[in-house]
Amino acid sequence: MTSQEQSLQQLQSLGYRLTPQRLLVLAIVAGGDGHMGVDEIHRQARAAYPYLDLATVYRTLRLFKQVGVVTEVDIDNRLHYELTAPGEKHHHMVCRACHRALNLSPHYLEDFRDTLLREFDFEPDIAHFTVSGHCRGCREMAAVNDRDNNPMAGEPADAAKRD
Amino acid sequence: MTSQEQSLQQLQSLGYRLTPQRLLVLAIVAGGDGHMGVDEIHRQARAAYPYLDLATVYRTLRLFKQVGVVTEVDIDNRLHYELTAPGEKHHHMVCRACHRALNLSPHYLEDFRDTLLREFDFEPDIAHFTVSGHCRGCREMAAVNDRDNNPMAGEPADAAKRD
DNA sequence: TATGTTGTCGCAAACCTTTGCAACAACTGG
DNA sequence: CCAGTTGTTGCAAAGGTTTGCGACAACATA
Repeated sequence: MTSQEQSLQQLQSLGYRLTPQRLLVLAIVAGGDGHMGVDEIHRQARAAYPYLDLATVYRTLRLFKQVGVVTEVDIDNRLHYELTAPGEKHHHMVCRACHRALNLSPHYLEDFRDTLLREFDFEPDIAHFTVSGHCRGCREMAAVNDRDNNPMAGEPADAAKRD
Repeated sequence: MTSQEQSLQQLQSLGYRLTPQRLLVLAIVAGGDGHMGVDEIHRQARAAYPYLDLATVYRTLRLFKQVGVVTEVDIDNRLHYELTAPGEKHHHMVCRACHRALNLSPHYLEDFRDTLLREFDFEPDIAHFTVSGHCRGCREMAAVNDRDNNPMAGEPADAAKRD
């Protein structure tokens, strides 16, 4: 049985129901290449089942995330989802300038997690973890074009921008 | 000169302007005890200057965050802000169950930051860093009452909930 | 102080996401 | 296979946050 079928069976064993909507959303996320925006998932879903509501897509993805079927990535303040690949899980580094998401092996977070747990009894929600920052390329390009860190509509023209 | 005055001067030196609205928002955040919700900041601000728009509060806080005057904390999907205390900076651990925010010394993140920088040329946005998870108390109470991880309106009644 | 430049404000509307609710449908037990 | 239970859906509306835009105001310069 495939990992998707396992996921569905797990859903059911938790008391959730298998509905056409959920099957559809799962199939689309599984078919997509990497993290997909909610709107794109919705668009593709509606092609197969026009009545499917956006709210249902959100609810479904949130459920899938909760049971571990998908991984949520916040890219530029929009939610994106990808199938959680069992055995090759990874977290994400999202560049605030170019909005690209890089994968990050869980290995890099284990120490951090252990420390928080040991020192504070705090269990970080590592499973859906995203670090935002600036990737190599955008750091080289320096502060130019970093639209996302500019809170104002118009911005000071001559001032050196930091960040 | 106080650290707030320094902040304001820095704003100005970056080409941003000192407006009554900004002074007001800064004073309120400085006067509050710890992280304040945007609505509360807005409410207090309007007491002094009734015309101040919510959008201006958002814009102002975003600007303050950008120049490092305030620290942003996402608590239960709402933005909160606190004055960035120079010399005693800290990050936050936010419990997804009780929504309390615990402070976290930057020390715990330095290694992580250095690793990402060295291995991936990725500069994480550590300055405004928040880890979500479950605090000691809520972990002891186990899965009961964890309203925030329940994506559905009605939920399976008898099933064991994970997370 | 008068004038120009351009950053900022208030307003309204848009945006993404969540939620209340009544109708509906998936599962259970008979 | 039927009926009951209750999880789920679609819809509409709300919620928090961002943005477009014209009017306005802060700063610089003379």
